[in-house]
Amino acid sequence: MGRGRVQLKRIENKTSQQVTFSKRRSGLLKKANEISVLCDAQVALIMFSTKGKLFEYSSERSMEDVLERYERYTHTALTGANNNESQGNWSFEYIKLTAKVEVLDRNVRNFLGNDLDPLSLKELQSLEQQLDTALKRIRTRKNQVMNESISDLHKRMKEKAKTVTEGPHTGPETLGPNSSTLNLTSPQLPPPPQRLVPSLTLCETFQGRALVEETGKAQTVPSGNSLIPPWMLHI
Amino acid sequence: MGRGRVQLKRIENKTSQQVTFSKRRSGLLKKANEISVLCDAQVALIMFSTKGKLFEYSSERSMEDVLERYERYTHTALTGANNNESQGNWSFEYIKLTAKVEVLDRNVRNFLGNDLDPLSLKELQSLEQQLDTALKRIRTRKNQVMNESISDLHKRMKEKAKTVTEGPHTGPETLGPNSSTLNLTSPQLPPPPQRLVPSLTLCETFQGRALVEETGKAQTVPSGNSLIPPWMLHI
DNA sequence: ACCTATTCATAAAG
DNA sequence: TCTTTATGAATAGGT
Repeated sequence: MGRGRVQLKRIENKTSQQVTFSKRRSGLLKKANEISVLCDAQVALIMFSTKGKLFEYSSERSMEDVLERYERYTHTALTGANNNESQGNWSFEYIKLTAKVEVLDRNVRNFLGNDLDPLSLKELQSLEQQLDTALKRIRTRKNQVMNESISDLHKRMKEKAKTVTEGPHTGPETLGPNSSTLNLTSPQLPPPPQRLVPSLTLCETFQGRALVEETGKAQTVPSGNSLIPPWMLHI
Repeated sequence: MGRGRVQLKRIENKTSQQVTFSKRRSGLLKKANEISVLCDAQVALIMFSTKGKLFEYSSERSMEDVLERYERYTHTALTGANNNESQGNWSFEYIKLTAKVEVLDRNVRNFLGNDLDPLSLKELQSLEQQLDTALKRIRTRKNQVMNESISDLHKRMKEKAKTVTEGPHTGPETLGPNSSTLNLTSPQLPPPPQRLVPSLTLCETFQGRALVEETGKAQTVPSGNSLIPPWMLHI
């Protein structure tokens, strides 16, 4: 790429090596994200520079999830076999748990509409039915919460109006639209988060993220909600 | 690249998604190797396709080295229990897994519309949004499966019609009704199951699948194809 | 960081 | 999957 061919050989010049690393790192992170999004793949990418700085990308949830899945994938049978000596009972329990995690993990992914390919028609229909029911419940609950909140605000406003008749009030107007437009069937949110609810997340950090270190300090960049990492701005 | 721009959006067409995955996978692996060699960087790349196939790359030594370094880097002093395989480590890992299962379990329950009370309004909205998206995907996939099935039936019928034109047929299949009632947007099948799976029995609906590796070296997980081992249901 | 000239990657079609 | 081809992307080398 660029002027002249590139040889697949270590760049000896430290400066140009660093420059190349910087450029290609961005490209790699971008492409990792792209394949993850385009092809609905679970991806983990870890890079250490020569200086020992860490750069990482992971799709969906956290890096830990991907790595754990990787461990499960590669070690599953092994782990079960090699640990039978110390605490046989425990290793058995452990394997059980591991298998359960695998199943639960897959379920969650299916609930998020991913990895649907292996499902049969019947399973898809069942899944659809379940989510449909769940969605109704969730909307019911949501409206309940909203109504509670609104009536609570109403109450406060009345009290406020009494005590502060001549003063400008600051608070309660933000929920006005909601109270008048309770949309039970298809509520729309400003920016579709598309990601797991924090409380639902397995780890403290959630979703595809990029960790970038420039000056030696790591900064996590939330890539899904509101901020887009610089390396993914182009597509 | 290629003809026309690409939208950074999940490719819905299963076939082209797979093709794209295959191509980009190669490209990503190649570039991971290139940056590793050119810039003397330590790189680990892990990719799971939607079908659960694993593709990986790791520079120099082994994947384990990179992952271990990663663990060291991130968990620095947090969890010193990560290094050896003594018994103490085991109980720690077990506890971690247990905690994870609990969280996953809770997620599943929420996805089924249960235990919503502790969730905040914001969390409910996020959950709703996620399920809404998931439902769309599921319906898309369902219709895709149905269409494939139907077109397949069409094909068979034509062939059948040819062969049976001059001779008395022995086993006439009745596939007509289905083909004439192509409902793409909201197909409903005979009896909506209506039975809501209690959170944990979900395992029955979604098959825990065996893990499959690309190179043909296949290793199985305790769970069979469509049945969950009985011992797993009691955790 | 920014700017091109080039090489690369790859979407689409067969 | 593999090949071909037209195009947009990535990027090497300079500034």
